[in-house]
Amino acid sequence: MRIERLFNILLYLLNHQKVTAAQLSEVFQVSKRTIYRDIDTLSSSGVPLFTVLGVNGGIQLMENYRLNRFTFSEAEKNILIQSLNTQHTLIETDKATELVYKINLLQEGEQTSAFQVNFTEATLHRGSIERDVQNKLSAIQTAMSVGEKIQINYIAGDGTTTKRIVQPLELLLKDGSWYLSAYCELRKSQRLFKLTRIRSFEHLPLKNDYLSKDDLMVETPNLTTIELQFEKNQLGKLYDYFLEKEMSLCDTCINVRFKYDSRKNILPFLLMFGSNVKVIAPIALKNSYQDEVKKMNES
DNA sequence: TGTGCTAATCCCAGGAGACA
DNA sequence: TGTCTCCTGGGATTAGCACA
Repeated sequence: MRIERLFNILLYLLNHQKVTAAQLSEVFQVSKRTIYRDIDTLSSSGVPLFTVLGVNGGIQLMENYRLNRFTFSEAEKNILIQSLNTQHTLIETDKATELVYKINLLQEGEQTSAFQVNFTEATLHRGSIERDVQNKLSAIQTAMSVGEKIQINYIAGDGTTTKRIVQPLELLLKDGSWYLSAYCELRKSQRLFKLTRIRSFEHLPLKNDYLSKDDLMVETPNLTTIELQFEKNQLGKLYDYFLEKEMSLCDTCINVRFKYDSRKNILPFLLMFGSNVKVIAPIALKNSYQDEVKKMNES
């Protein structure tokens, strides 16, 4: 009870320039004598309090203590609000909404900074699918916050369904889709799971076998040099994916040379360009790309 | 300089909870 | 059940400051 009052007196002092002992005794429903004892306790605990005698006197905190420890500058508040708004736009959470509300209350005077970064259709999903994804995001965040594992039914790209127990590590918004980076007990390694392909999941009871990030093996990418040739009219689109130094322009085409993790399937990316791309190297990729195109023609 | 206001301090006492 | 500790409150007094 007393500890709680001490803390509340400190908060009260932080929110008021100067208060009298009588005022504090009225607010906290204790005698002035008790308030003086509390002030003495706070002071001996290192809180820089000082009192002013006489008319207009009272108890107040050192200004530096107020500014350095317990307040944010307007610029810092704006950064916090922008960050929270960003998270709230991408992943709807009640907590983020509540925090934005509270920090807005802290802003002095009229708010001048409108939210300057907007996420309109951040993913490629249809609205109804996006709502389903938001529910999964929220459930996974809950699991991560309490250190729970989850059991998922996952449909791989080739259509095979597997039941897996995973330890969620991180949520990623990548190429217009949400992914869960998690340690998979079935594969005994870290894997990426696309949220739209997680068809069902359930929380598992807490155990003591939760691995820290440091305990997990980070897989090193197996980089291969890939050479592609694009039609010149694809230049604008190419800036979405490649660095200027990776592209070289000739009279009729654009050559692109870049490093890519060979364990990842690049064919869907290449097919996005239709007939406007040719695979130059490596030969294995060139052959698989041609096989894929042949299959599409046959179907 | 006197008055009023407020902080600060001292002394005493009572209530509640822990403990032997 | 008695003792101890902690917390609290009340009253009296002192001291500093502002103001008429």
